[in-house]
Amino acid sequence: MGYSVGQVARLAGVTVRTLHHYDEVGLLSPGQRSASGYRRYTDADLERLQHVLFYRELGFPLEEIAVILDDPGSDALTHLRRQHELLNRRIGRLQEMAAAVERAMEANTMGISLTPEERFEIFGDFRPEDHEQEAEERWGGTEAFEQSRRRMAKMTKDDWARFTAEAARTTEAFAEAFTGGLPADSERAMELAEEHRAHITRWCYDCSYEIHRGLGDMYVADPRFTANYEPLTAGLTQYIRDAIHANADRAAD
Amino acid sequence: MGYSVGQVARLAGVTVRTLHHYDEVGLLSPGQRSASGYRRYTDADLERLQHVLFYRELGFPLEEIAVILDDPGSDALTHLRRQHELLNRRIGRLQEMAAAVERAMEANTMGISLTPEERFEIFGDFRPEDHEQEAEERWGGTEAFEQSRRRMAKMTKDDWARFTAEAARTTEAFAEAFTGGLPADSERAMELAEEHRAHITRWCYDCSYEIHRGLGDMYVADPRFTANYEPLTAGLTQYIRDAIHANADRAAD
DNA sequence: GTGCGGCCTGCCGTTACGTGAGGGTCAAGC
DNA sequence: GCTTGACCCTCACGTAACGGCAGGCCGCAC
Repeated sequence: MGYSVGQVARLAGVTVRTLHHYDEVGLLSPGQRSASGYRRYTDADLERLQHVLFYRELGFPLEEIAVILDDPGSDALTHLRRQHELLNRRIGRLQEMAAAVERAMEANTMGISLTPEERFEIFGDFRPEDHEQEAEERWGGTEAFEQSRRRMAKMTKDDWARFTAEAARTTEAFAEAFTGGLPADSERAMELAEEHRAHITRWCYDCSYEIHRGLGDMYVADPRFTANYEPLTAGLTQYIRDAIHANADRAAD
Repeated sequence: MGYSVGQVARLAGVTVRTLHHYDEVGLLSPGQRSASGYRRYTDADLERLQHVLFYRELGFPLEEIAVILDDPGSDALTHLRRQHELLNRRIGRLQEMAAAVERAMEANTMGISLTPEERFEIFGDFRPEDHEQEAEERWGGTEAFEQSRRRMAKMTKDDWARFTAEAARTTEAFAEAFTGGLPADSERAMELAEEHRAHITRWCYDCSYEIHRGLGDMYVADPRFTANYEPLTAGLTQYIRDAIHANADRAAD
């Protein structure tokens, strides 16, 4: 009964050493040992290994994988769903990179050399530094920027996580309203715009209605932002901009 | 002129230490040094860094990257083309993994546990050798599963997409009927149950009314399955189960 | 002229294993 | 009953690609 290290290694396409390592660090210990000390892996062990390899493939550190898998609140199906979503996100990222490479090829054949910023856009994770620098260029050391910089400097990693999560929720709500057919000057859309403004005020700087208008305009003008929203729902950026303006108009009365 | 380590690091989204390391191992040495020994990166260095980061992202070891980039036979355009192809291959692989996860999810919701081989098919090399034999050893008796397995083995990626899409549509229709107040033994609900049965027969195995009853019961009994439907609409699982039973009752007459 | 941020060079730490060394285990074959 | 070869065990050191800190120069702004 059960599988030996070698068998498991062949099945899963990993080395025996890897399995030994997972045993050492407590990530995957075989269900049993034979009388002579041989590792014996059960079917449940195989299932766990499958998940381990999956998360590993997606770049998770082993320690984190252990935490994820040992979470009593999530079963096999939860993991499969999470894995599916992670895969889709990853695919989207690679497709963006492919598009960026196509752009670079085009630029290259036309003899245009990219600006330093354009060069590394490809690896577009959300980098606060980038925004900071750009913000300074655009608003040249205004009061708002100073406030933003001071606050953001104090933020911990957890703060950033909460910040981005909150932003993502608002964006999704916008997308829902948009696909749901609510006009940009509807109550709901303006409510979301207000929420967005509050979000910025809370985390970054005092965002007046006028500044907010400027932000909205920037969203549609800056391809880096549109690249963020448009893949989800075409036209969403414009919709958000319009909602922001409608909300500002209302407040002006 | 030129960029300092810090500037390059911010631009490219890497740490200063990483640039130091690339300098140490000779992968990317700055074109110049200032009189005081400061690293000064040129535009050409930035271009090289871009390629380095690209290949790194795709999992190439640094040493290999150096070989690739120092190959005199390939210019920037060659690299871009190669990168594009690598990306596409990578995307294809992830899509296969996503399809495999979908398969695992379906197996899971149907209460089927995968064979060891199926478990790790996801990660690349598929070895068809003694596949048939083991499956028979483990599941030889159950006619329905054999049929299901044979059919699913033949399904393409697109088939899986259609399959899950179809399943999702039926579920949504159930949710609509439920929230619309239609009783579980209404014409509409039973019609949907019949559609569900046809769906399974078409894609998986001959689903008799009795088997269908069993499935319905399993849906409510298995928390992993309810976890799938309940968040959308509370009580939906029970509703589906009741509709399936009502439909089976009607057919028995 | 003295901070203060940025840069330098070591140098040790870490993750996820690779790669033997030295030595038991087990089914097969002579 | 004994060997043989494939497989298993536990140390234990090696490696890649950095992370992070110490101790010490720059450089310019106040």
